[in-house]
Amino acid sequence: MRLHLEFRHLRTIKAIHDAGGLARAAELLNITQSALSHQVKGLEDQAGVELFARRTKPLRLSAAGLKLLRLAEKVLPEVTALEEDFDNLRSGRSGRLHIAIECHACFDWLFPVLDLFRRAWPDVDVDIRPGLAFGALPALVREEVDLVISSDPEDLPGVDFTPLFDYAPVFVASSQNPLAAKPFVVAEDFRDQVLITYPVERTRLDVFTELLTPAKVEPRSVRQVELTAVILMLVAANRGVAVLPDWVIREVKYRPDYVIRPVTDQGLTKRLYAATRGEDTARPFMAHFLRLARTEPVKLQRA
Amino acid sequence: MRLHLEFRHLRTIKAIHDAGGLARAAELLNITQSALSHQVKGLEDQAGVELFARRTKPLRLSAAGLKLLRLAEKVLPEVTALEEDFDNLRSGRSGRLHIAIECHACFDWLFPVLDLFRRAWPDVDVDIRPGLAFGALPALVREEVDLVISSDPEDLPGVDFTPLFDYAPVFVASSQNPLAAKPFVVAEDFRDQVLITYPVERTRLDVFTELLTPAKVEPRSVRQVELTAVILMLVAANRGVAVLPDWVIREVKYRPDYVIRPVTDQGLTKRLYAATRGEDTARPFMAHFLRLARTEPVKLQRA
DNA sequence: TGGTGAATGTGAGACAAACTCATAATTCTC
DNA sequence: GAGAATTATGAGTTTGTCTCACATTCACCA
Repeated sequence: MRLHLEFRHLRTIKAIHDAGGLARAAELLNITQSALSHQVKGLEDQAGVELFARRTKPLRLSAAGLKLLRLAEKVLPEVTALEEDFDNLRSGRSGRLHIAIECHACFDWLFPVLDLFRRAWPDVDVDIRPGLAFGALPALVREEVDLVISSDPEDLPGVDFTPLFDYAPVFVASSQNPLAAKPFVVAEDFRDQVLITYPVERTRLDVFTELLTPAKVEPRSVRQVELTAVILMLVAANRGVAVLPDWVIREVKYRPDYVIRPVTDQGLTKRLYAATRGEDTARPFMAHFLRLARTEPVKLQRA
Repeated sequence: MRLHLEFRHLRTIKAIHDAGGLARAAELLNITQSALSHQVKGLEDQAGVELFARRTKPLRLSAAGLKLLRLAEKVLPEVTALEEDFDNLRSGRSGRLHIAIECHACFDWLFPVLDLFRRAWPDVDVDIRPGLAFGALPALVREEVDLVISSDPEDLPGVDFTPLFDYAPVFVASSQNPLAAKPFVVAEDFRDQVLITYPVERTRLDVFTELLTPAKVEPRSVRQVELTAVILMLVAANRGVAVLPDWVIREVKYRPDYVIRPVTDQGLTKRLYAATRGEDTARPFMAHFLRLARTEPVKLQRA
């Protein structure tokens, strides 16, 4: 016969041990002493080992019973912890905020925002999930992530796109670069340049989607670099030019090695969105995060 | 509503995750898909949080569900381990052998015996429990220990006393001591002596129970020393005399500093017993231990 | 976009497990 | 050894879980 252990049994074992007897344990558990007796008997039948010292009158655990007790004392607190966890979830104190970012440069403003957020919601499980930047929205629907930063809102049922803030992709070059003389740059200007970008596909780079691809212009070469700081270093050394969101540039805006120019005479403007599942959008911690992500990057940019 | 979690639910969660869907999970668990659906519904009602991503068709775990899964993957193996443990208990491979010793000097032969035993029964939980030497037999009945070494068999229901071996409490003194001249010692001889004993009550010391108390003789003084080696050292230095079981003396029997004399002209003979609960006595590992404890000390003594 | 098949949800009834009540059988204590 | 306390047992009721049959929903593909 197979042991069919249940939490009830663990609670029983613990109660009998704590109460030091079956009758008292029954009170603890709010059931009759008879029920406990039956239960204990059934459990022993299934376990096939004596769980109690039956010789003594106030029922005591045997060696095997003590093993069960040890299991109970390890496992039951974990269940209680989980219940509290669920309570927090229900009350909105806790939750999961796993973020997928499609825009590679978003780390720059996202970290400060998350810092603020975690201070306000210490029980929310915050994480940034790189690597699924490609299928981020399906992952959102499948509940693998809870928020996607994107600049391309789609009309997906059950998914809300909340506008965060506008930004301008701007041209950055060394002050030594000939293009530094121009008031703004256009697609043709890139034909002779080494373009430095993040190592992601072109469809996710503003400089291609908004400028080069429509104009069918190919830069002299494209060099992929992971870190913003390194890109700027290379640009300063006039090893290439880049187009970066304006918020990235704020720290270096007044350094003489760089020049910053609008892209096209109008300049480009793009809007970032946060995609969330409809049922999550209004949850307190999510609303708070959205508010922070709408306001804080703007403040940072002005600082 | 209170969360009424059961192992069944943990198994369900794990199966749904492993099988990647409710229907397949039902097969794993050998119940109908309908039953699983009901079960999952009930669980979610009680938990008060969404455990599954219901938007997608092959049912998937939500963030909260993943927490349950983590609990399941932590807890279920422990239950399996316990079941194996019980299997071993049933089959007699494992068990508990916690030994209480009433005779303080028994360590000397017990350790070698336990060494042999543990090699034969690696899964048996062996321990020596000092400190409850006083109420050892009640502790045996209460299943706090499983074997008691004693030289005083009592007629307790449910408790077997298995004879182990006979020993002789012998008198040990420095060869400088005047008593070394006598062929044997009697109670009166102790009146002028410093008696060195183990630090236990007199009712558990052969020299008192068998000799001094009946004769109403009080030694000049009694000094209590923990370790056999120290007792012998003090005896060798003629700081006192002692009465020890003969097996203790074997290592020093032929050293010229000591003399060993019988107690009374007849010599004393005592018998050691192992007390076990009746239902344990015949269990294979217990029988093996009893056999070892009957034969090995004798071999040691002769060595 | 509408149809088709796969997957999940629902309701009623069957069944088993667990509980209660009443009472018997122990064992403890004095 | 009597009385009190504790545990065991049996019958009957309740509760919960499962199955069966079918409704519903969703995903996928033409």
